[in-house]
Amino acid sequence: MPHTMSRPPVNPPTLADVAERAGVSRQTVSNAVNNPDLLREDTLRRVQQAIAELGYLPNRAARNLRTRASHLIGLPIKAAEEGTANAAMDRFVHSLVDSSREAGYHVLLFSGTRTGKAEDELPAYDDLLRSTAVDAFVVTDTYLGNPQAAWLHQRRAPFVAFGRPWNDDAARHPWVDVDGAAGADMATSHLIERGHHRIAWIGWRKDSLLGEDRRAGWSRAMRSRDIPTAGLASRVEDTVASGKEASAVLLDEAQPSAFVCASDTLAMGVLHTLAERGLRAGQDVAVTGFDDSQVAQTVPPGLTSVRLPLEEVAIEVVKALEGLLHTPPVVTPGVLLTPTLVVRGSS
Amino acid sequence: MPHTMSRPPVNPPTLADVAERAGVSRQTVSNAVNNPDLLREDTLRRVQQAIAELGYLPNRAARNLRTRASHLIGLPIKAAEEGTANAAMDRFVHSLVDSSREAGYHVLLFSGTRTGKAEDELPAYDDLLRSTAVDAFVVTDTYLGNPQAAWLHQRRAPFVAFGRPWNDDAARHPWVDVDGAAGADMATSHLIERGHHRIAWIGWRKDSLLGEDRRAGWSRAMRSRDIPTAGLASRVEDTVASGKEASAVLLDEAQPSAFVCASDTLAMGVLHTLAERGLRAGQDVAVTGFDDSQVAQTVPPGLTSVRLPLEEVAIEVVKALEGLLHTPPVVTPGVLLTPTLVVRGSS
DNA sequence: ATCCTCACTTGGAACGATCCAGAGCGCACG
DNA sequence: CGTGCGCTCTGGATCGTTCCAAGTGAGGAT
Repeated sequence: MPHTMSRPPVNPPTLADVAERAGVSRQTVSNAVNNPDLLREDTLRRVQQAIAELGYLPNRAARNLRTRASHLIGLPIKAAEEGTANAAMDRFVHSLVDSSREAGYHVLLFSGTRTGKAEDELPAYDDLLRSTAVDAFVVTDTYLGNPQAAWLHQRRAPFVAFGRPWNDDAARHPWVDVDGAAGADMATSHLIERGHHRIAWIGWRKDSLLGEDRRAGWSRAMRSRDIPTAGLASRVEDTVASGKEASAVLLDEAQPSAFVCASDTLAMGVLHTLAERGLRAGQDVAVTGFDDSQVAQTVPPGLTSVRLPLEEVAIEVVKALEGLLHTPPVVTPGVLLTPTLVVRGSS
Repeated sequence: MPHTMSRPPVNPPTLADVAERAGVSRQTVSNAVNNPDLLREDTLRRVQQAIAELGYLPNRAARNLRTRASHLIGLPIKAAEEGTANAAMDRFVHSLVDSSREAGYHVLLFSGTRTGKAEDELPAYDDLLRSTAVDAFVVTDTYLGNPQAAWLHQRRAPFVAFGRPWNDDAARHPWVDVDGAAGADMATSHLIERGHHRIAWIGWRKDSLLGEDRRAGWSRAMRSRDIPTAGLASRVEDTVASGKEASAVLLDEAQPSAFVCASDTLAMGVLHTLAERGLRAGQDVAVTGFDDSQVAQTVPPGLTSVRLPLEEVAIEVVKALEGLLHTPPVVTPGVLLTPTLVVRGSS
């Protein structure tokens, strides 16, 4: 009497299965997969057919064990802060996954503890390294004082940074970054071309080197046209509330007709101030942001913003990783990419 | 003559190293790590000390090979659509990484081809399964017609869905979802309490079951108070432009004093219309969104939005995964969570 | 004293791939 | 005709862990 029975899960075919079917040795199948040039043409075809017929795919764990590699790239993720407009990570992660796949790697996400403090992440890096769970890391915050870069270097762990080793001349690791000064310059020049003269800057506190870089772009654009900048700059925390306050103060004290902001978050703060005062963004006062977040894309009337070429960043990061993981390792120099300006209704 | 030489990379300690140091066999060390109860107390201490001294951590690849598991959970990521406000994925991913870590798993990201079509992802799933690169999947789009769920089921691949198997009664996989109707009901009831009567709905096209679920919450809240809904509903694409158009038409033809939207993206469209007509969100017309995206959090004057409990979703998803990967597998029933309403200036 | 049980520990085999050294063979060369 | 070389292909060892079956010794039951 037949009855429904659950099929036992069949183990996937192994190298040995393929070898038997093709009438060759295990090693030959292995070569067919990894070094096809070593095989005679007809043997290769025979093996490939056996592989196709059985639907063979090498077992990752076995390969990893033998080759002492995991073909995984570790990417730490920080909690996206609530109330900010920083959606850049999302786009970058996706690009990185795509680029990695083309290079034969997958991306493994991890986080330290829930605290979010940088030091707390080190044990997580350490565990992944020691258990050979990942081959390399991609790190994203490389300001000085961030222990990760130095720690990884000392550990001789392969890693590529998205972000310059700002003030660490001793850093010898590959990095990829976006020219923030160029971005701010583009935004500022764009506003000047639109006839603005009194253009204010709202950026981050002075200890943010990334912020100072962007700020340099604003002052460069102004100075190259002999436009005074005195009293037009403000440096605050990266929150909407700070942007709101700073812009209110600037409007009262310096009467700017336009704002260039170091982030979309700050730019949103400016929009808050404008809304409160009944000023129309883009018509009464121009505003530009940074990062081209979803916020910039959707807020009325559209926020002009500097867009980071995250797809290219990911490609360069993976290139650098491939160099590091190559034998012998090839340490690529830093790469600096140029952002673009997306003009919308706010300017 | 001494000269700087690069230290050869030292191999991490293995079980055998620990065993030798502790004066026990490999198996005993393995037990100390995986089944401490089996050891006598003093032996356990001795082994643990040796482990600590050497900084031993089990080699992932070897363990994976032997146990036929990878301790990785595969998460497909779709490209975040440009121009929408959907940042939910980001929060969910982070929560999932945290929950997974606590359960001893890591999250592996992958994507199909760059096309973004659902069918194109199947080979990616297949490869990961066949190469035993992941133990299970978390999938996020389970509407009917999406081939993933059925395919995974047929493949006997363990997976948990974030999202109900809407119209597939045959589905027998674990899922976790958020009660969209309850969310829309909360938003609508909130508006009614604020004195609104003519409350419009802007949702997705009728073939979106997720959208119809949320819509049901709106109409339920209205009907339970005998408020007429005729002419107050609109169903469009999930884009800012569609939300803008739909709200303009509704304002002209039905004079609503408030809008309940199926997404923050649509709500942003409403804000566009209000801005164009010189109406103030929250004062002249109320608006609520869905998802509590960064856009909702930052746009002036703040968009009231239904917030999905993604942290809890992640926890439940991991619980269900643990059940599936348990031996014997425990198939948990579906879990439906309730969202919360975050009230901001727009209502 | 012998046997049995129980708690604990052990060595060998296995997971499935790649590394390595060498075998077989055909061919050109001296 | 012997030798050596290059091209293919092979079998055994190995990566580091866990599974499995069996070994050891103390203590109680017979």
